[in-house]
Amino acid sequence: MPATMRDVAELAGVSVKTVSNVINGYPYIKGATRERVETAIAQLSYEVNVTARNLRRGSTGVIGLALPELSLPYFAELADSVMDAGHRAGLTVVIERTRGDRDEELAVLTSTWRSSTDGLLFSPLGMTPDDEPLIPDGAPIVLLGERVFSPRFDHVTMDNIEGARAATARLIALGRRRIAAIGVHPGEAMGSAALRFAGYRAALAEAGIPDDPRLHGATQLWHRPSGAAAMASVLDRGVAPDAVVAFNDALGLGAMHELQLRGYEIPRDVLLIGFDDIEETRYARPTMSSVDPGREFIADTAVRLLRERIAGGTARTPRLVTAPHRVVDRASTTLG
Amino acid sequence: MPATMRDVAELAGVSVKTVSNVINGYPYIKGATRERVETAIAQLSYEVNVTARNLRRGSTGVIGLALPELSLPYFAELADSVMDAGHRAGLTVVIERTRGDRDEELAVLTSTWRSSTDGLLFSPLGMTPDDEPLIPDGAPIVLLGERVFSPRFDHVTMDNIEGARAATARLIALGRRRIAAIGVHPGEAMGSAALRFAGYRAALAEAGIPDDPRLHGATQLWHRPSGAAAMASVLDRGVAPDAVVAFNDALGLGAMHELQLRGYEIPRDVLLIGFDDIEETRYARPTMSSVDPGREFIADTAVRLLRERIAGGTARTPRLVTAPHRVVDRASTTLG
DNA sequence: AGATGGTTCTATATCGTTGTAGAAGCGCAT
DNA sequence: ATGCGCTTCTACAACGATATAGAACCATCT
Repeated sequence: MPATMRDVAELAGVSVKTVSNVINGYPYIKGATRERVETAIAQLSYEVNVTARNLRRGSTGVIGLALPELSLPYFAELADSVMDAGHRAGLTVVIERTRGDRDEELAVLTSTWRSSTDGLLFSPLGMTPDDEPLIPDGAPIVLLGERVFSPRFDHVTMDNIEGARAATARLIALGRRRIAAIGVHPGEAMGSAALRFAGYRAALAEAGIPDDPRLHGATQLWHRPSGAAAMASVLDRGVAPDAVVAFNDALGLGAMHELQLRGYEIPRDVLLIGFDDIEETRYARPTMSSVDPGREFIADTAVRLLRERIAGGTARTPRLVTAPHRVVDRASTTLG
Repeated sequence: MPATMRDVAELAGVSVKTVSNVINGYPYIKGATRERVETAIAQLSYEVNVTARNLRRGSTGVIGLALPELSLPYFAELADSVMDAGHRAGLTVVIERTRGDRDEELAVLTSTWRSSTDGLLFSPLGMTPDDEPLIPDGAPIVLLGERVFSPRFDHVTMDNIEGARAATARLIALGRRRIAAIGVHPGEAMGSAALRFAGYRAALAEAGIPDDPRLHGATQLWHRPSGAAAMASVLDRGVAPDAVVAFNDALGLGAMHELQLRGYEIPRDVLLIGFDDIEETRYARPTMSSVDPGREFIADTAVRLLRERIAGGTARTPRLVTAPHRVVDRASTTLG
């Protein structure tokens, strides 16, 4: 049986509340009393019962982080960052997986477990704007990723259009004009794919380069093998791209692998830049350039917004924060 | 304000305990009463306060899973499996990262957060057998991975020696004799590296093949780039291996990449098999053979042992469970 | 009629903590 | 000596659920 505050209080010869006060840093306590309590705590190796504290305080100190999958490196790394940010704020982060599936996403939103959580960071993938009314009003929620939903919620995102535009512009500045886009989702209007594609086209337009559909590599998923397949189909069309923008790093790594298999040398023959700036880009051969979406910033901001939302209730008007991105140049876009 | 049991009880005209009984499936309740309670619950959209329940019950329904990093695919996938297994058992799994660092591992073991958790699944990496006395006796713990520590704890592991032996034997059976080992940790005695290396040597010995140190690719980490580097250094020694055993899949993928860059064709010129059977092996080109360590089995068993340990206290003698492994043949070890 | 035993329900204490309200002690100005 | 304000501490009631013990009801058996 672990010791309780009552045990500590008895041993120290004070009231239970005084023990509580010592633990919570209440200022009006005599040094001698504090010491007696502290040695009693040490002697019994007492630890506060977090459950009881939570019940009394009416909060749990736990927030949820709902993600598609941990096996996608970007999400695994985002999870790491959010756990760090939460830790710094004294919060425990519980990861919940949705597999990017609409029904599992809705389940996370409405599960009983929500009530043992103070709030939720939610990165939707399968839900569409039509599903937005299904998100309950009660629990504090901060959305991550694309701004798919109505401005009913706090939201942290990056400027996908501008990021893709900058990445593409970088390739153009290095003299390339036949730039392939890997990861296009034909027909999509709101997701990352559509936004990044829009940025790609904007950069081409600015430079007066015609947009050649043969250079568009469509994929369903954004995994490595899809990147290789999309790259292969672009190459098979015979357009001989001299640069590639991949809409995430996994696609980029797949594309790079395919190019190398076919004897292209990167960066000499083909420049390549990805998106997300995952750890692996730094270990690829050659190291791969990428657009850093400000993962730490996103994690910190999301946790901060959620804490404010938890504290402030639903009164406060929802905010949209756009993380600063940065084009990271590595060997795959370095000439000479 | 969310509704409480008292609200439900008042609306249904019964006692609080009857509401509790309905919720917990207590059998002696008249159909009519149960219905009244259930409609009251629906009407108020009542949900039990898990914190209060936990306080009363003295448990939290939460277990921890301490892992080095989520960005290593094997651990991300293991986390997914453990979360599934926990979910099936009605437990919430909270992931805690240690970065494989001894001090962070010790911190996880002694943190205050332990007390708001029913138990811990712990995959140590940085701690050595010398640190074993530092693991506290109180909390229920099940260790995952190598059997580094004294048999004071429940333990779930795989037969690393036998797995590596079988993988190597498979390559030998296909007629190969110059088999490289990638991921060797010189001087290590207890970890996966040492055990898998022992299995590799056992297979060679059985087949009467001399163990050529030039075929040993040493690495510090078990990431993709280390695999490529170790493969490169083996190749640079001029021994021309005709097969490769990589001690995990990331190493294997790195090795494969290096071999392909140098113009070797897999499996024609070099056979290759990895360890862990991560998702990515199925998407590699060629698809990569691997030793499946029974991830699902490990996850299920670990959760089961932990639940039994939580229920049974410290009385029960610790158990060691070895997961059944399986050699998975894919294109990288398929000839013809 | 009374005892027996199973069903159905309730009042109350309890889990371990924190918030509220206020008591007691002290120094200092009146 | 009285009042005031500051410090230090305490008693007690919550938070919202579950466990215990037992009351009340009903049918059946002696």
